[in-house]
Amino acid sequence: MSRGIFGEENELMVQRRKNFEVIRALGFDPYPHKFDRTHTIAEIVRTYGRYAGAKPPEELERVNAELRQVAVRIAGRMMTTRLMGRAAFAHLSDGDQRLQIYIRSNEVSEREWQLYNHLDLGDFIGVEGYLFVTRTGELTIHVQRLHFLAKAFLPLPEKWHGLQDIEMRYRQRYLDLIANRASREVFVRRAQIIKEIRRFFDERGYIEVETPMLTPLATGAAARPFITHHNALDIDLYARIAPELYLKRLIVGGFEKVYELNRNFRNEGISTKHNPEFTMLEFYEAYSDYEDLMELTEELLTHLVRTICGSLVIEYAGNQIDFTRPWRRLTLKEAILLNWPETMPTPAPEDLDVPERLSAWLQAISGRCDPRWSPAQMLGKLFEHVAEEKLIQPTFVLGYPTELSPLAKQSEEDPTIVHRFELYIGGLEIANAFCELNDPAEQYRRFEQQMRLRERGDEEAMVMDEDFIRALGYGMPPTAGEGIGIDRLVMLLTNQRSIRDVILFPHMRPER
RNA sequence: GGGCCGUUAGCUCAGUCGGUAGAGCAUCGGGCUUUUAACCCGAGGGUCGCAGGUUCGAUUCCUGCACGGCUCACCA
Repeated sequence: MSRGIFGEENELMVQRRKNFEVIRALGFDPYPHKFDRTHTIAEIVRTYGRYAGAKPPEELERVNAELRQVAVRIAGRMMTTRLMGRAAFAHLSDGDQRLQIYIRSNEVSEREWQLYNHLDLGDFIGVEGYLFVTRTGELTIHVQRLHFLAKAFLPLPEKWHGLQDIEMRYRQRYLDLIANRASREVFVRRAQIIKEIRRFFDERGYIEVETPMLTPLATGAAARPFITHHNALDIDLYARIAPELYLKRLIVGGFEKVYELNRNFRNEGISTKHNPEFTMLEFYEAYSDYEDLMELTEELLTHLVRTICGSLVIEYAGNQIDFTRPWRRLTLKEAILLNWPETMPTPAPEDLDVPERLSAWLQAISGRCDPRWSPAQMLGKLFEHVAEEKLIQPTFVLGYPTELSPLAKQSEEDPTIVHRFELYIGGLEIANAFCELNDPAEQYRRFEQQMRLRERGDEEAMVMDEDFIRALGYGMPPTAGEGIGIDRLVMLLTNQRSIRDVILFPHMRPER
């Protein structure tokens, strides 16, 4: 072993470097600038894949007479090779699909044959030749010219088992993508989901906007922010925790339907459901209420599930989830009572209004109850511990306490609760929506109440945003708004248990 | 941050009731012009995560640390 630019070099790497020098000595440009292709490998598979399949000799002869006319020039990474003396088979990958090539020493130049013999798995090559189907029925390119395109100095993961090491899959996602097709498919599907979401809102007259990621105040959600510093202005800035208050300013400004699909940042724990930066869809619609958003959410998600998964029933974490509308609606209290632990007697509904009982249950169920928590906070915690993970089928949860919803409009009948819902699917919180509070005086009082919580030590309580109050002062029409956690939605639609499996480069502690 | 579990060849994994380790793929040499986890013959490759401790002897037992996974707490 010796030190090199890749760290410790083992014999495999030394051998690859030797091969590279041989290829260079053969006169091949070690790093050519471009390679013109007639097809991608995926295009060849799509166009000519129907010729594949084992056939009787005379039919094979006929098919190959036809295919021989198809001259192709393709490129890819060499994934496997089977050298048999003076001929060889290999598989090339364009990332999406694989295609076999067949090369014979007497049908290429000696220099090209030498090149082939000094290639390593992982190298990029280009080939020119014609199509044929082998005796075993595999569509293959019969190579006439071979080109060297780029070197893989480091050995690839094993061809059969792929890359299993979870840490390496996250840290070196490029290796995961090369070795594990399933991983690639998750991210292709993620891109489809995001594209469909944009199409869905664009078609309904929404406009997509971009609001600041670096903000002077971290508002719009209850979370701790990342702090940075702007040198020229000499001010601290916060990575946004939510775009909410900016989007409502745009409603004030006369954009009646807006959405933003982008990253939020929260300086909190990492788990299978949390990444410090995560993708959030937020959308706001003037003159609508949260009932309309429940309709819209059902429409959006059933459209996505049908388009992406091909069925309204999908499997997630061992459960069948049925998206057939309409979805169940429960109040927060109903959700708690319906999912009450079997080991404890179910309380009467009015018991959930008794603070002493709430704290006793919370202590018993979660093992922790902070005396500073208000009854509303305790109710929220109780829901999280008792009900959340059991809400497998799509469920709208309603009846949230006003105190837990400082930006939402109160119910006309009961000002202690707000017109808000959260959507739970597969035990995951997917969406949060409400009628937007547009009374500046009430909003001011809510901010004041949040600041009192903050003074009591609640670091996640919201801060006062005076410009937002001023914006509301110019008048905001009745509006409903919603946020949807895209990473979790992608988890659901790709059947992944960990948010890290749907984020290309999840955050990790640095290697040492 | 707490608890539990993991870290052995480039990769995927065995294994050692404490006596310094094996397989498959990959690599190297030889054979092979329709193979496909190609095949046949031969070979090399490891400070068993790091640092201490116990021991005649530690990859194995103990402690600490690092990184990761699950989980609890915080949160979406």
